[in-house]
Amino acid sequence: MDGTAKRARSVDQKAERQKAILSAARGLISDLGFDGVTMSALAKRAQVAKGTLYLYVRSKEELFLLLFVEAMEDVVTRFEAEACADQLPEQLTRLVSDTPLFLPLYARLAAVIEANVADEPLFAAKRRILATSNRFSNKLATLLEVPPARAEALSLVLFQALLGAAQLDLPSGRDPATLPADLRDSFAVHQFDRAFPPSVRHILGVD
Amino acid sequence: MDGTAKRARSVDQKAERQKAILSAARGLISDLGFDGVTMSALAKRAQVAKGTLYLYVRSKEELFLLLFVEAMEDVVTRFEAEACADQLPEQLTRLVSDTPLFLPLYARLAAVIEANVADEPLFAAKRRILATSNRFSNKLATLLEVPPARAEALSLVLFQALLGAAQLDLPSGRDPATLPADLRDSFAVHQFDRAFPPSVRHILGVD
Amino acid sequence: MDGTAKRARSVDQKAERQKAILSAARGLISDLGFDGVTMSALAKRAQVAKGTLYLYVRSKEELFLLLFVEAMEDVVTRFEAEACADQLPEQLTRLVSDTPLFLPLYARLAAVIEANVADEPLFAAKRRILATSNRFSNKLATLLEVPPARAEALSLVLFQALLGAAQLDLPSGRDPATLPADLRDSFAVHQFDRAFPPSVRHILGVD
Amino acid sequence: MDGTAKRARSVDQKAERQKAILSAARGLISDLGFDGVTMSALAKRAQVAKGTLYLYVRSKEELFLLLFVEAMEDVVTRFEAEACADQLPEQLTRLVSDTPLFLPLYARLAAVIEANVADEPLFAAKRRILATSNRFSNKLATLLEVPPARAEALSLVLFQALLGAAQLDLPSGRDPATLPADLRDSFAVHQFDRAFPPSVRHILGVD
DNA sequence: TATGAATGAGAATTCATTCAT
DNA sequence: GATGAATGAATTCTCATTCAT
Repeated sequence: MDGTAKRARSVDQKAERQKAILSAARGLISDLGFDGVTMSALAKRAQVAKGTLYLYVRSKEELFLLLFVEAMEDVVTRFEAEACADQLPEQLTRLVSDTPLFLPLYARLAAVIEANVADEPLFAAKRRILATSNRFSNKLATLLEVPPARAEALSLVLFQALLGAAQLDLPSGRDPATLPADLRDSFAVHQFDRAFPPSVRHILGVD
Repeated sequence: MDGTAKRARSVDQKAERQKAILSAARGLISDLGFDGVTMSALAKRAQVAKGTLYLYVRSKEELFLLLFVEAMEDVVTRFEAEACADQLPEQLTRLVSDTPLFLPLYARLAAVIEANVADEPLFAAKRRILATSNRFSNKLATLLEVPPARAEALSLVLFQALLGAAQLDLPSGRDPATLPADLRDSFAVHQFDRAFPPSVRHILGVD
Repeated sequence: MDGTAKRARSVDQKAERQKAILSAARGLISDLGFDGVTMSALAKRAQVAKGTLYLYVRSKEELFLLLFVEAMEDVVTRFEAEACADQLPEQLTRLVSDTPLFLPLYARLAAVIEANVADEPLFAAKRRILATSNRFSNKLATLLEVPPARAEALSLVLFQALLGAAQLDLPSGRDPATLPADLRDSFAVHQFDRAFPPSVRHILGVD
Repeated sequence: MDGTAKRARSVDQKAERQKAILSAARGLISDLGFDGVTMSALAKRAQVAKGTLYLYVRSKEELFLLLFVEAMEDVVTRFEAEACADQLPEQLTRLVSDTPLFLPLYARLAAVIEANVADEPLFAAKRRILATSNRFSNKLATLLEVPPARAEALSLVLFQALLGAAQLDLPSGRDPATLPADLRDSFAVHQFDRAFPPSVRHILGVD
C-alpha cells in the first residue's frame, strides 16, 4: 500500500468500496470483538488508507449504525420470507440469533447513537429502521391475522423486549467453572436464547 | 484538601464514608453527566484523596454497579410500599422514571459489567439484584393475586421490556426543533414515559 | 489482625521480628518476583501492620539492601568453609548461583542504593559489605597462596565480573521457542552459569 | 506547539525525525537525569506531539535501548579508529567514560530490557549489539595479535567487567564531605575511572 | 509499640480524526 | 480521490509512606 490505490470514480465503485469497508468491519468484529475495531485496523483490513475510510463513513459510530441497519434489514427480510404462524417465537429467536452481529449491535445501538453520529446519517438510518419496522409489523399482521394497528402495538412491545434481551447477549467473558453455583444461571451463555422465547410467547399470547 | 480527612476506623464510619462517596458520584452525574464522572473529580467532590476512593470502590465501574443496585433497591422498596393493583403500569413507569439514575444506569448496566468489575464485587451485586427481583416478583404476586411462578414469569418479561425501554431514555441531546418532522417522534424526550406503559399494560394483560 | 499484635519489647524480640520480616520478604520475592514485593503484601505476609514495618525497616530499598548483605555474608561464609584451590571457578559459580537471591539482589544493588536509602543504614550496610569482601580476599590469599595485596586486586576484578555477570541472570521471561535462532544464545536461561566460569578462570589464570 | 509539525513522508525524513527525538532524549537526560525523561517532557523538547513520539518509538524503554545501541556503536567505532596496542586499558576507559550516556545506559540495560520492550525492537537491538561486539573483538584481535577465538573470549570477560564497573558509575548523589572517612573511597565519584583500568590491565595481562 | 486509613504525586499511552501532500 | 503522518486530549490507578488513634 505504498502507492495510491485506484480511485473509485463512479457511483457504483463508491458503493462497492463502502461495502468492502463494511465487510472488513464485520470480519474485524468477528475476529477481535468490538474493541478490536480501530480505524487503523479497519483501514489495514480493508486495504485502504485511514484517511480514505472517512470518505466513505463519517465516524466509527456511523459505521456501526450502518452495520446495524443492514443486519436489521436482513432479519426482517428473512422474517418476511420464512416466518409462519405457528412457532413464531422460536423462529424469531433463531432468526435474530443467527443473523451475525444483529444482537450485539442492537445492544449497543443506544450508546452508539448517543455518542457520535452526525445528523444526516443518523436521520437516514432512522428512516431505514422505521421502514423496516413497518415491514415487520405488516408481516406480523398477516401472520397473526390481526389488524395493522394491533400488529404495530405488538411490534413495539416485541422490539422493546428484544432490545432488553439483547443486552443479555453481551458476552461476559467469565469462565462458568469459576462462578458460584447460585449465580451460574445469571451468567449463562446463550442467555438470550433462553430468555427471549418465553417473552415472545407471552407477548404474542402463545402460551 | 490539604489536610487529612478524618479517619474512618469503625465499620460504621466506613459505611458512612462509602455512602458519602456514592452520594458525591450521584451529584457528579447529575451535574456533568456520566462522562463528567472522573475519579479526580469524584475525589474532589467527596473531599477525599484519589487513593482513598479506591479503599471504598475498586474501580469506576464498580461504583456505577453499586449505584445501580441501590437505585434498583429504592425502586422496589417504593414499589412494595406504594403499588396497588389498579394503575400498575402508570405507577411502575412513574416509580422508575422518578428514581434518580435508575434508568440511565440500567441502560448502561451490561456495558458496565462487561467492562471492568472484579469478580467478587460483581457477584455481590448480582446477588443483591437477584434478591431485589424476587422481592418485586413477590409483591407482584400479591397485587395480581397470581401464583408465585406466574408472577416470576411476568417479572422476567417486564424487566426485559424495562431494560429495552431504558435504552430509549438515553438522552440523544438533539434539539427537537431541528429534527425532520417524520422523525420527531423517534427522538422525543421522555420516550420512555411514552413507550413503556403500553408494554406493561400489554404484558400484564391490562388492556 | 484486627487487634494489636503483641509488642516486641526486648532487644531480642525486636531482632526476631526483623528476621521474620526479612524472611517474609524472601518468600514474597520467590513467589511473586521483585515486583510482587509491595509493603502491603509484605505486611500481610509478615503478619504485621503496614506501619509496623517501618519500625523495623526504614524503606523498601533498605530492606533489599539488608537482604543483599545477608546473602553476601552467606556466600562468603560458605566460601570460607568449602572452597579449595582446584575447581575454584566452578565452586564459586555454584556457590553464588545457589545462594538464594544473591544474584538478583546484586544485580539490582546499584539501582537500589541509588534510589532511596538513608545515610545511616547505607553506611552500615557498606561497612558490612567491605568487611565481607575482606574475608573473601583473605580466604582467596590462603587458597591461591598469594600475598594479600594480590588477592585483594584479584577480588576486585572478580567482583566486578560477578556484578556484570549477575545482570545476565535477570530473567528475561521470553519463551525460548519464540526466539530467532541467531539470538537464542543471548537469551538463554542460566546465562550466568555459562558466562561467569570462563571469566573466573581467565581472571585467576586457571586456563 | 500549536501548529502541526512538518510531515516526514520520505524514509529519510523519518529517520531524521527519529534522530531528532533521540537527540532530544539525550538532552533531557543530561539536564534532568533519567527520571526527568517523561514522554510529555520529551514531546515538548522534541517539538512534537506526544502521540507522534509513538510513531517513532514504541515505548520509553525502547527509546533507552536505542540510545544505548547508538552509544555502544559510537564507542566501538571510535575504538576501531583510535585504539593502539599500548595504553589499551587507559584508552578503553577514557573512550567509555567520554561517550555520553554509554555507562549509565549500560548499567541500566538489563533492567530496561526486562521491563517493557516488544520483541521485534528488542531483537533488532540485540542484533546490532552482537554485531558491534564482533567488531570490537575483531579490532582487539588485530591490536593484540591474537587469534580471533582468543580475542572473543577476552572480549567477553572485558564486557562483563565493564558491565560490572558501569554499575559503579551510577551517581549516588552523596556529598563526599558528609561521608564517614572509612567509606569515602566506596562512594567516590569517578569510581569507574578508578576501578575499571586495573581490571582491564589484569584481564589483558598488561601488568 | 502497633495499627491501618488516608494520602496524592505521577506518567504512559491510545486512537479517532484531520489535513498537508 | 487517496494517503498516512501528526495530533493531543484525557484518565486511570498504584503504592510507599505518614500519622492520628
